[in-house]
Amino acid sequence: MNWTDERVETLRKLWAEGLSASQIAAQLGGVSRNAVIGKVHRLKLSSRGRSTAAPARQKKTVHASTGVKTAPRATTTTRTVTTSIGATALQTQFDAEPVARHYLRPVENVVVPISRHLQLVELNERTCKWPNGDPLTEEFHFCGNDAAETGPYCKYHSKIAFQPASERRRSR
DNA sequence: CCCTGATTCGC
DNA sequence: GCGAATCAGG
Repeated sequence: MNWTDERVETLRKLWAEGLSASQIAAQLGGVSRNAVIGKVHRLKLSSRGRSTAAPARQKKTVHASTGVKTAPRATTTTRTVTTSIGATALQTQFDAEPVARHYLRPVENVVVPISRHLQLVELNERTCKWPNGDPLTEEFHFCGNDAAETGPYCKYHSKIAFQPASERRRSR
């Protein structure tokens, strides 16, 4: 994946909104959080409010791998996802499902985040099965937009749901 | 352990 | 310029 103008634009926006590098990487797809951070630095838009401030670091001469490779993990856990709404940062726990991210701020360079408010029984082979709302409440519904050739989700939600294996966190 | 951003440096 | 490896911290 290369940094197209649009991707950089999205990066800038999401970073400005306070999303973490890993979350931005997930949204963009095809890049690691390191790539995002590296890009952020190159764009000189590092600081963003306060997080892990900069206690002027200077150390090391990297490279000294005598360490033993850690075995791949096989744990299914819950992930903490932070979403910023205006100035309020919300923290929500998600199960590590293939679909675990629902951002209230849609990616602007993708189409229609307008759902058709379908109930579960109204779904068929061509409707986007992206869930909206809390399954325990009445507001819960599915996106329902056409998903004929884009899999279980519409084009918009597919972009969010399906990430390249490269970025996919070792969640299982 | 999980995560975060920051930095370095080989490519 | 890019991003993996690494560091430092929560």
